[in-house]
Amino acid sequence: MAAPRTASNVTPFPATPGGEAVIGLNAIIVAVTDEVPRILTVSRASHALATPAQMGEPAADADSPVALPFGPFEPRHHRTLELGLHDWVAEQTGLDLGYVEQLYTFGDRFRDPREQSGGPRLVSVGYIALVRQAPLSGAGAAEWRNWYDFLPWEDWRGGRPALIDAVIRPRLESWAAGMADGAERSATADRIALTFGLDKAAWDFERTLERYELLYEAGLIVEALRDRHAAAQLAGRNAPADAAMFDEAALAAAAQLGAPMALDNRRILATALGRVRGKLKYRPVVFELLPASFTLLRLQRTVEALGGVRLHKQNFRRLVVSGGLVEATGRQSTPARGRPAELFRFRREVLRERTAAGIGLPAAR
Amino acid sequence: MAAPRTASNVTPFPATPGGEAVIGLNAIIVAVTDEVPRILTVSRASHALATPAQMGEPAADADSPVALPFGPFEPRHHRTLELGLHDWVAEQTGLDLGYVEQLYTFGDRFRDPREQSGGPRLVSVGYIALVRQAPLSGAGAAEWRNWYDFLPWEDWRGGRPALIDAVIRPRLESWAAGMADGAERSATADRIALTFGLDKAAWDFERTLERYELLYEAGLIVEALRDRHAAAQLAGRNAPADAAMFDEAALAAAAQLGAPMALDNRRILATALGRVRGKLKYRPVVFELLPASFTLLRLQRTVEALGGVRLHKQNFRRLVVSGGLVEATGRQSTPARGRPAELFRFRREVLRERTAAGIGLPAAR
DNA sequence: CATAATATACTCATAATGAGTATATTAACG
DNA sequence: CGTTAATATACTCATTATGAGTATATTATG
Repeated sequence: MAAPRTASNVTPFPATPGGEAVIGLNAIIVAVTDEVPRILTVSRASHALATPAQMGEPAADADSPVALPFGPFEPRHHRTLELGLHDWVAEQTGLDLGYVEQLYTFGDRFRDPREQSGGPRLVSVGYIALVRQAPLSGAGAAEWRNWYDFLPWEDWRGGRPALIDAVIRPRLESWAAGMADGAERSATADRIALTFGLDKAAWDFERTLERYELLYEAGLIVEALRDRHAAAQLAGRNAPADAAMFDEAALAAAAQLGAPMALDNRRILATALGRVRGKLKYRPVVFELLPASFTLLRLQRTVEALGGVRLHKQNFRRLVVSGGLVEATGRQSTPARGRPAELFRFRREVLRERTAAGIGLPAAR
Repeated sequence: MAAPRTASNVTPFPATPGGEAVIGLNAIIVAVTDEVPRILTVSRASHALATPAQMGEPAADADSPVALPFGPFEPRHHRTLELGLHDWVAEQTGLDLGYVEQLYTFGDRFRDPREQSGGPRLVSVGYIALVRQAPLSGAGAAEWRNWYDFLPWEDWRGGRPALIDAVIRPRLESWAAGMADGAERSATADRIALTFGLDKAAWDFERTLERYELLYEAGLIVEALRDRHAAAQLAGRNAPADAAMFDEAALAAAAQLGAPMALDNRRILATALGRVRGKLKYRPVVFELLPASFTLLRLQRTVEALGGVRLHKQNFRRLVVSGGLVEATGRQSTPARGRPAELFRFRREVLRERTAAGIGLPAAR
């Protein structure tokens, strides 16, 4: 195991210190088309294709959940993590990523279930990329999916989602009510009200991760049932409790709370949504999603799609025009109906003038 | 290389796919005492101690630069990255970290110079921890250092640092002026003015990383000279240009721009400072640095220390009291001189009421 | 009792924000 | 042709947030 250490022959690093760990990269590739925020997904099958290191895994069956694009990090070929991401995304999807930002590094135990059967810890560095609507090509079987398919409670553009009062609130509250410890019970009730904007509390559009985590902890999410089931199987006990976890009712209810994803990918999506919403406020990142010229309404709809809220049209215009974020091109749109709108373009000089150039999201409710 | 693949004997993960990579953890541990923002540093010697995997490296000499606390990530022992950090920090320093937040993952080629001589890529996940002033214990030879020792241009509490006009501006501008490509030259001049708040531009207290990167690129920082030298040596050319890089004048000038650190640790520090400053605005994180009760002035001085800026006392009081961030305890301070001040405590309920509870920093200049 | 040092209370102008009302311009349709 | 639907654009108004300042209070020290 240990190589002999001499002054001239020093091998300070073991291949994997303190156990096994591998580094991967996840891409959250975002586009907004037809007022729908979309993310790029791959099927588990192409997920495997995308990672030659993992070809050994069983072939994906028809209803295996979708995943975020994933690729290995290859230090020998890639000068930086971001360049590595750029390369295999281009290869797999044909997309040339423009705006890219590191999101978070995920390294929890068992986030890859294969770790339970002796696999290494999978540490994934997630990156958000904002792209203009683009046709897909390349090797992977990638597909654009509505972001809110996976997090349906986050879209308030049509008003407060009925799901919250019909499903989420009662189930979360009965989960909390079932807690033995009184202090924990009331703290959890508080936390529920706070993160889901119940009672007096306001809905904070950026607390996307807290909301997802609460639903996961409460076992209301398909992934939570799946992971518990796997953990129970590992523990070797096939008690009746395990069977109950996969019973019809629980699964049916969980299916109401959005489509499941592979591994912890939905958690990554929740993290990314919060980040994007936060970023909109103080950096002009929306323009990465739009063509060079656009109407103010289209700009607004794009912000709304990501923010999950409707905005006041006149004030939006004031914010963006008087605020110097955009400038008129002199040209007009040719709409299907209604008065044509002026076409605007992003005013890059704003970066030089204002320190926080973005579009704020209000606190709703 | 490739193991035989059968249904029953699948080894989907090579130990290190696509080359060698190891994962480490860096801690940016922050405290504010005597109105000075401090970070915990270790000497290279104890840095080596802190990482058993790297014991083979040469012993640190007297003037080797300080480093951020670093430890290996051990998947076998640690359920999450954060818990891993928590453990070895406690072991090395005796500190029990309370508030911890993931900062960024650093994975650029050659960030560890040993990679140049065949070492693996070192990928470090950085975490920020905010702690109350605390005596040190534990195995490591750790030391609290003034954050601004490493980034002296970031402290504006005594007014605009003279360093900026005396050293930074002229050297950056002559660097830009020397560029061959005209477009690049003017773009760089723009970038300099923007990030350092020259001419019309405002100083943005959060653009700490951009400023550090600009200084590094321009070769005004000790680390930049060091890294270039190493790269030149690797390239095998000992041309006169290399000698010039380590000449007296360049090093002396670079030494004016703050104390150097090991590897890219100063870059990590710059990233962390920007993150902390941004966070102050919308989350009540300052209270992690203070005892349970404090005077408003102490609270203000703590914010100022991290923000690097002086605030208006009366308005600060209004912000924090009327804003419901703190509440009076009824007790009073016993100051050395002057009128005693009321002692306040953090009002936790604010988390329930306001969605963005923090203390804003103004844009200066 | 004056002074230094600090704390606290108000005032005032301006900017930013949220929520409207009013009007303009186009295509479609009877 | 005139009305309607649909959209774009221009203003108004109240409220709140912010930046900068003046005024006053309370303590210890000499």
